[in-house]
Amino acid sequence: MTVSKTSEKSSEKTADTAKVRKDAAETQGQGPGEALQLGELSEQLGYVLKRAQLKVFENFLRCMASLQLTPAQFSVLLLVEKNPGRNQTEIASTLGILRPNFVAMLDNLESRDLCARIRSTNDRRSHILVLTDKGKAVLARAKKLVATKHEARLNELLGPSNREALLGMLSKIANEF
Amino acid sequence: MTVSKTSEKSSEKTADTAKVRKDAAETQGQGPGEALQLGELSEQLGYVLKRAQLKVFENFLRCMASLQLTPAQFSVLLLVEKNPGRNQTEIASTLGILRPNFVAMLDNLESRDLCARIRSTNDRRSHILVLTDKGKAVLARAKKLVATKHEARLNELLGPSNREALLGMLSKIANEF
DNA sequence: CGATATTTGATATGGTCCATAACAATTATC
DNA sequence: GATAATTGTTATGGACCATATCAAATATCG
Repeated sequence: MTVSKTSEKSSEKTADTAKVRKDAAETQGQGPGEALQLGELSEQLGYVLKRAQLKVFENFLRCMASLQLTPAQFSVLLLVEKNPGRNQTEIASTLGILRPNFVAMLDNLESRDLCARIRSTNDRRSHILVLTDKGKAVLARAKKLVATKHEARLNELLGPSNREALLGMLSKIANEF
Repeated sequence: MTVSKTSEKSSEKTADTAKVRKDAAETQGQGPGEALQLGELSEQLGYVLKRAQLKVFENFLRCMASLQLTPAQFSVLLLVEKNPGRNQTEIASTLGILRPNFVAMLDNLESRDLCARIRSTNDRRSHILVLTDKGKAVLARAKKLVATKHEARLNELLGPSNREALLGMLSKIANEF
């Protein structure tokens, strides 16, 4: 228990808690029995943005259940495929992942034989990242799942032109905010 | 300074890692010295959405630095103000916050005298949530900061009509995805 | 050249957020 | 009145994020 107050007359409280409790006492049970009013919350960009992002990630995970790929893992595979011969620092930083946190992620992908670290001959400190054949195959299947099950849902919900407009505005926010 | 490839013959392939390592060895140093190619990543809704969300939250925190309010705390205050006389479970659940995790959050707000828990007389299990006078004052200032510094930035970046369209699409995703 | 600084991958660690199980007090149900 | 359900709470573990630190390798500079 934290603060359990047996209500009584407010002794000396100046203006704050005492008055509030009185108001609330008079107000108890006023609310409608059901749904709450979101009010200005539904106009707050951050709120709606976060909710939408959660829903999208949730849907992504469902679509990828058979491949067991998270959004972050998918993004790593995509980026490594598009940029072979890069090291961990480069891949991680362009994804906004800190190098220490990238290690376990790669351990996971490498243990599943989806990608491989290769000691660079030029700079023997760095590990070059490459997709394995299995990694390429899995990524190809992942792309199809995303396109047919995930992004398709978006087109169905917003229409292609709106989807494009949405992506454009989000990119603008992500880059210029 | 984009993509300069020193291409050469691709040799033979057997199975997996062995081949991969050989390919990579031949491929080392191919990448341009500079920026990576995002590729299909910039078309992935989840990716762009997450990045935009991070930027928006980051900006929100900067705008609210003087009031020390996080987006989640702001949303709680907004919802409690709009729906006085509700208990913790109701407020938490409409915000997508699990009851256990809501406790510490309220402890924080209550310790700062921004809101108060009041034992309900109808149901002595539940705590009615109310804003204190200080809470109302802080929330009022917070709203002004958000409107003038945060959301204004959006209008400046996208224009009012686009901002409205963006909110609409995000709401649709958040609710119907 | 050699001493020093920098970079790369890695480990350790702490913080925050999110999710589940369990509990006491209270209320609802039968 | 016995049992089930609800409310706030605690404890706990996992996922994600951030910082400090380290050894190995490289770069820099006297």
